[in-house]
Amino acid sequence: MKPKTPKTYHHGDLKNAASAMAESLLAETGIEALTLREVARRVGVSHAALYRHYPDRGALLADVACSGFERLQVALARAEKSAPAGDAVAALRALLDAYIGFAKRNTPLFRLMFGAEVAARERYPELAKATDGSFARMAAVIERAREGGSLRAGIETRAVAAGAFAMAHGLAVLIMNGLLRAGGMKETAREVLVEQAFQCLWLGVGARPGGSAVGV
Amino acid sequence: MKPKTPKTYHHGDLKNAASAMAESLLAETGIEALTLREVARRVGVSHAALYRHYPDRGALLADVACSGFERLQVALARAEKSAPAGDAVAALRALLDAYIGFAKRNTPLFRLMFGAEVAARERYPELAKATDGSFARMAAVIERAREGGSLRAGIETRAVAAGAFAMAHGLAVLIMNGLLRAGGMKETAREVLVEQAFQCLWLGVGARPGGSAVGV
DNA sequence: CCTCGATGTTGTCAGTGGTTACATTGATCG
DNA sequence: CGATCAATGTAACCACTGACAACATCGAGG
Repeated sequence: MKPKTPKTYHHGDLKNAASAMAESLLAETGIEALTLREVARRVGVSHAALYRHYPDRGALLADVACSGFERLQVALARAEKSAPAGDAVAALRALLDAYIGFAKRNTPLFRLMFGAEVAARERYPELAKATDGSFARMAAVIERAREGGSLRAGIETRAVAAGAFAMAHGLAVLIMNGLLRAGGMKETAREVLVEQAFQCLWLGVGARPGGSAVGV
Repeated sequence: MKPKTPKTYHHGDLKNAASAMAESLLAETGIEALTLREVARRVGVSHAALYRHYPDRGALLADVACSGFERLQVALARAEKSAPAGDAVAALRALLDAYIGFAKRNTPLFRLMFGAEVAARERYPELAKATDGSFARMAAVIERAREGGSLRAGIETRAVAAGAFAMAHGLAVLIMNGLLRAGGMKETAREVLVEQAFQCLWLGVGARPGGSAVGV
């Protein structure tokens, strides 16, 4: 069945075990404490064993970041499905919430995913693919909105996707770093602010049904 | 004049020298290599000397991040002034460009400013102040736009500021990490995309009558 | 059965953050 | 003028880390 600690000299599944352990370790102690030796220790293996599976610490971090992007991707996919079919604005809103929620729930992981440690994405093709996957998920929703006619004409799908992704990421970072507390903002007011910020974006990209003036 | 290496036992200006050296070191070698000992080495002082001025490495990083926010603030201020007076959309656009430009020109510093290393902002009041200052700069532009009547009614100034800041930050991060290359995007196309993303936002927040056209 | 590649272990080294005890300086004050 | 003393820099030290090399062990295929 599952290759679980066969009590042998060889661990048998070290890479996966190490990856998973690294992820939980990251969540509980932050990135600074995410060290090769500590991971090896917790997995119950010698401190140099991991070098058989990762060339260096950066590779381990990249691996963790990669699985992080995969998880983000499924979170976005789930959010999209949870929205009423055909309701583009609801779908986009759900994606935004899912994105921010993911950042809040997995803050250290999220920081790693977009941090300098794995900035050299060209060195980790898997990571680059996983990254693009999350972005593509966002773009797909925009594309469906366009097909559904909910998108204003004259703006490229990619641009809207980039704008939406940027808005989501920016809000997530601002919230994570507590910058939205500027001016003594209450906790509950934050969601209102996110909602309004989303409205800013959506009012810009959404179609203008009815004779409401202004079009271009 | 300037207290430059008075050839004495006491450095005389160690804190400032260390801070400046740390900043240039950060720019040229990245954050991982920004170590207390290396800074001390380059300043020509013993590795424990810096502990007389910084309780630990985190404090040094916070100091660097703090001056980074101050520089960002002046960059935003300069951009705002460079825009034609009264033209809210131009001002906002200039701020966006300045923000992204700053991130591109000072990538390691920018990462530090928003990274986990100085996430504990409550421990560094100076840093919190500098951070809020940059945000306030953005909010000020929005406020002036509102006073000038270029802002759509029914949306809080703070929400627009948060949205604009989030968009700027998000785009900067996406560009820094090369995520906008997804789908084989050309280098020159990037600016077009940023322009369009900005339009998405502005069409949402701008006043309707005579609203700025999209073009593109 | 036995070799050999893959995997894990022990041992080692340089480099780092941080602490503590000590040395040097220069200004203040009797 | 000289002793004192706080600020500042130094030296020695510890625990930890990443990385490497040499060796040990396993398991599969000749």
